[in-house]
Amino acid sequence: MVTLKDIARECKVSFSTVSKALKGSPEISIETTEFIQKKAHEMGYHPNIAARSLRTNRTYDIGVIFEDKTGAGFQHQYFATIISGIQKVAFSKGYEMTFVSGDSTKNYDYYSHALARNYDGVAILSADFTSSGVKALVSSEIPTVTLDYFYDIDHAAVMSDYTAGINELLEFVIAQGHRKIAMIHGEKTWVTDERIAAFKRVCNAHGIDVPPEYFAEGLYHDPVTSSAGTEVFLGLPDPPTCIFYPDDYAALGGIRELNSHDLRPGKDISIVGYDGIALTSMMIPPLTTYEQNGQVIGRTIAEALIEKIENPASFEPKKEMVSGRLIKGGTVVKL
Amino acid sequence: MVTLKDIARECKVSFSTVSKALKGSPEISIETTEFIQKKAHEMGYHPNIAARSLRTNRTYDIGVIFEDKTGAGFQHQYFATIISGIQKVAFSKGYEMTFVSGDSTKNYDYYSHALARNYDGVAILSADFTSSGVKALVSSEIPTVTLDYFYDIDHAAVMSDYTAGINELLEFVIAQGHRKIAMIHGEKTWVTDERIAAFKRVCNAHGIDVPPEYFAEGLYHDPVTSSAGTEVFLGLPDPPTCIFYPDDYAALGGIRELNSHDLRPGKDISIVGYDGIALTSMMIPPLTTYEQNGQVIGRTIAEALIEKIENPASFEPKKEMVSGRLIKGGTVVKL
DNA sequence: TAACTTTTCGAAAACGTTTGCGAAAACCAT
DNA sequence: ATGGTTTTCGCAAACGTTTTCGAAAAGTTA
Repeated sequence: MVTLKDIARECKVSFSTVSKALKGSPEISIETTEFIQKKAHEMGYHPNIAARSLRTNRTYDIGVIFEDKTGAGFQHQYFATIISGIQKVAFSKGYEMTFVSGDSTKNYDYYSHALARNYDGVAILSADFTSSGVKALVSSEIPTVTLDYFYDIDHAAVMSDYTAGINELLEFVIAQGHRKIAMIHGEKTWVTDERIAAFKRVCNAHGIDVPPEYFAEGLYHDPVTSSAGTEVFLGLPDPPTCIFYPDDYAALGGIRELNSHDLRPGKDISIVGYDGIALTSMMIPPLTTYEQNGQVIGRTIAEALIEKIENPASFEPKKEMVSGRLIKGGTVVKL
Repeated sequence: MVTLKDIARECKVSFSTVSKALKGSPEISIETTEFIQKKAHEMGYHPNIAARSLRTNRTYDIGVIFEDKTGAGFQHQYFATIISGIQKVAFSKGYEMTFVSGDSTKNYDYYSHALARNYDGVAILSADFTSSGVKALVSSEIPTVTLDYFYDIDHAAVMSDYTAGINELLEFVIAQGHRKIAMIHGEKTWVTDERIAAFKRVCNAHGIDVPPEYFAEGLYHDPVTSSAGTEVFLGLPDPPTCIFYPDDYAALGGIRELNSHDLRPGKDISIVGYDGIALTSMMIPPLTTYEQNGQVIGRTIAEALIEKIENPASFEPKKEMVSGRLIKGGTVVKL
């Protein structure tokens, strides 16, 4: 481990001079600066981050909170691409990304954790937003950006535009002549409520009255509950002609159930998913869905966060919506 | 930010006493220890990791190198589950996980990076293993564990048991009566060569001679090249009855191509994939494939790494094989 | 009570960096 | 040459820990 002192000895200057030279301080003459930089590079110098962090209270490290409720880890493409997006812009701006390992069962004290680890900022992707630990962190002086949730306090958030997604899908389905449209939604959360509301709004705008039995609750990303919901719909005296699933994984569970009833999506019945994961585009026929742009969401989060870190004064906390696009696929039949 | 000094003042002892008390040093009497610990907890003390790291050269932080060659990020389920597995055991043992953001195009100096960041150890999942930067890191005194690759030096590695996978799949296919079996493999790497060799070995053991035109090169996780390879096979004067794909994503590309030729996998032709990603199990029929257990691989990596970190003396570097299991699915027809 | 051992704590150095400030050196104009 | 600027650099403190070592206090034995 080569330190400032080593370089100082080699260059016959004081180590504080080296420190300044390495970051191009105007205090140091141009010749010495160049000489020192060259030498430092030769010697393979890299600053000790811990020491710098201790002194400056900066770590160039951004924390990512991702509570893994389902146990499915990072394998959901939605989160995986978001994380990938964050990492890319973080790296390009000289930051690292570390996963904050919380324990969602214990109302984890993320604030103290972030304080101790000295993250320059933290992105909160998935967490128990009702927990005091998370709220304390967001309310604190530590820069944070949340995904798909915001509090009554003024802070930055980026939101996937669920309303736009539901709108586009539903308008498309209705344009194909459907009037009997059912919805399986995920567990009740803020976002779920938004989506249900958007669903009803569009239907009403087209004079479609959705009976309560056309709604079923499942879990996000869970083929089992969506399969169950599908079965319930099929048993109705007046079954729907089109089923909305909360996401593409759930849609796959639905497809399974439909197949066991000898119903082929895109021919005998219509379905739509949500998310636009890679694999459903390879189905025959491809799933009609709404592609969320995780990369863009991730980049947006990271950019907002770093902006907040580096320009706290001029930073304006705002809610940014990022929209996706309709994938028409082939699972909605024209009536 | 409450520090040792704050607690010391509050308890009317020196801050070094606080430090010792907090980690239960026998130097401090039991009463003072308890008093201080209680007080510290009340005041919401969390140690400053940077300061500790500077002093002890420990960070409780493990780096993960994951060069994103394909631009597909973490979205491949194989890596996603591995990362998830690493994170789980890291957290349970008090470590954090941070992504080492390297730039694979520049022969990145991972060693210096790791030195500066002071990782306690680093897991190398995906990297240009031929680069000097990676090799320097592995050769260094910093604990490392590699995935699916090892050098001629003595170090720890965890390997997915590709040979066993190919064996099981192929034995199954041959048992179904197939003799004309073609293989699309990924880009040439160490692992690819292993897999091809295993493929030939099993075939030979059954007296099957695989003609050279039964091999086609594609890219891992790429449906486009596998689709192209499939088309070539179908155009052969004596086309194969079964096609091996390098992974499940590639298999999906193949399925597409087969469908456009009106060939249904599991009826008119046989195919097998590799990886066992969630979605192919939902296909109708489910893909015959070999499920790699990413969770177990991840856990194995993390456990080996932490063992190496905490017991460097007794640690024995070894190559650990973790095998998966055959998923019979329904895409191989009995001849 | 004197001397000796053990327990309990505090002083201080060290980790590698950043940075304010003062001092020396160089330059400039008279 | 003198005085006054300006440039260039070094000194030293500080960040919050851990840990060695020595000193004081307490306990023990004769």
